[in-house]
Amino acid sequence: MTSPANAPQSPDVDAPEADDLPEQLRIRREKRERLLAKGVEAYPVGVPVTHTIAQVRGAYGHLEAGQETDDVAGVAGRVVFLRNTGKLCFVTLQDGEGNRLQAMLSLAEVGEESLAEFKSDVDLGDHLFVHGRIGSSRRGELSVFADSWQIAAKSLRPLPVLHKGLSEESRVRQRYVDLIARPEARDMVRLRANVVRSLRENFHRRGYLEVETPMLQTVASGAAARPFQTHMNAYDIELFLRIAPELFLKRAVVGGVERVFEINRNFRNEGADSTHSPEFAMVEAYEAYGDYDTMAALTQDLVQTAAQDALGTTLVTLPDGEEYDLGGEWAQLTMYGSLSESLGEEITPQTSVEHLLAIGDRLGLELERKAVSHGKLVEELWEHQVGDHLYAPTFVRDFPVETSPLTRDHRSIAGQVEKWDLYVRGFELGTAYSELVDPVIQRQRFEAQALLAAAGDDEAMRLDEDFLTAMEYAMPPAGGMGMGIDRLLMALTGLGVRETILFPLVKPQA
RNA sequence: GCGCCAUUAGCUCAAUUGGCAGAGCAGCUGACUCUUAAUCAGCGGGUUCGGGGUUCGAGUCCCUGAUGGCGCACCA
Repeated sequence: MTSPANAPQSPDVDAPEADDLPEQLRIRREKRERLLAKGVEAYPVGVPVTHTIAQVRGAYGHLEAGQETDDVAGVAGRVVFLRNTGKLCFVTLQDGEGNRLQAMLSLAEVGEESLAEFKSDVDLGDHLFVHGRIGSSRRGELSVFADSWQIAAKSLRPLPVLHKGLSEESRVRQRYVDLIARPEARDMVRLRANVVRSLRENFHRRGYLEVETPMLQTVASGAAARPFQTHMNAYDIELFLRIAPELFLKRAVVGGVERVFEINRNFRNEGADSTHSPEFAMVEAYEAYGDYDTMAALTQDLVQTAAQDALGTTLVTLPDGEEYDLGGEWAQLTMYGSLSESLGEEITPQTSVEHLLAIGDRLGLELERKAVSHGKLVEELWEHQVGDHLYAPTFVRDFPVETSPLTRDHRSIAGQVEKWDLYVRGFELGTAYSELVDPVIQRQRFEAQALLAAAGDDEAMRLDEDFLTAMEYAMPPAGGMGMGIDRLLMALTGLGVRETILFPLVKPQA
């Protein structure tokens, strides 16, 4: 037997046949063998569950201490606590949402042999089925008074300590264990699902259609980023994982899908840190006859409704106890205006590269010297002076033209484009444009990017000839927006990206 | 990519100046019919991240590699 080449790296040394296994793993494997030898299934095809743990809690939670019923239930869950007082055993079962229910196994009800087997065969972490009457213990704990029990699935590995956190690394490498052990991990899965559902439903209410555009592309364009590269055997061609869905969604708008959105992943072959993941989920949306103001109103509503739907409030409480509000009308400022104000001198699209470099030097910034442009310098200065400090949700409007090749020129200010970035808690949550739809100017913008690429900028946007052909059939005026799903979760919880992603990419250990 | 810090039992973590590698939980054996992180008695469990070096002696010091965290750089 060979294992698949892409099998995840095991967390420790553990070829199942090895006899130098850690004690606890060896013992659990022996218990499984013992069960099978007795003719007991360690992994039965099913167990006769009649109630979920939540159903029992809901229907019998009112019972007073010592009160018993004649109602009978079969429940199953993962064993998270075991207490043995001799002729009476207590076991706490946990379901996937973290709901818990106690079962009591007494000598009087299950008999000597069954109780002894329970003590020797059942471990923390096993899935266990118990059947019996429902009642409350003398101490008032809702319980199943078992008349029979059965292992539903034997765990071969011990659970981590449930009262302390897992190390940050274990959480990410073994999320399945994290989900068993940490309520916060379970909450994040549900929070994320609720946020995504809220976004979808909001778009559907507005008459948007959801589409899926290619992940594998012959040209990865639509953003300034380095792509992952791969190879397709059948056609013997190089392919790229997409860095943005933008150019395909615009093709859809050209074809008449006039309100369109996509929630899907992008892949960028760049650094990873607490705000960047190489694969990240994003929503992009385009609305014909809208502009960047339309998209600002849309985005504010998407975020505020998602917060209401998923958290029940727009008031976000961070892990450190700090609170901030996503509600109300969000602040707006302009990039040039706010930068000018912070520097105490007027910066305009006409400000020279040399002067911007001088300002950077004066501020002690290490600015990139090769392939510099007015636009890049303005954005860099702005991020340092303003962006990093924006905490409350803020739209930053009107960007330099060089760094925004897919955005139309500002309707009244020369050298600027109609684009905003949404900043929350110091990072960029989303962006939107009044879309550039003039195919001739679009081609010129791509050609300017090609010159940057030739000058050594390996993130310059690639020219997509088929996209330009589509644009030549005329795309209606439109607004477009994009927002990071992971980043939205970060804004709602104050956690890092890797905590918002169920199974983030982790480097193999060996 | 650069710098700093970390990596020790299944899990979470200690270990003084370089001097016999420890605790809690978990595990094993036993006791206990109302516990709830049960309790009590006893017992096991280690490639101290890998490789090299210094030293009579290395978890500890030096070099090197791996992984993680943080900062910087890069990155919408």
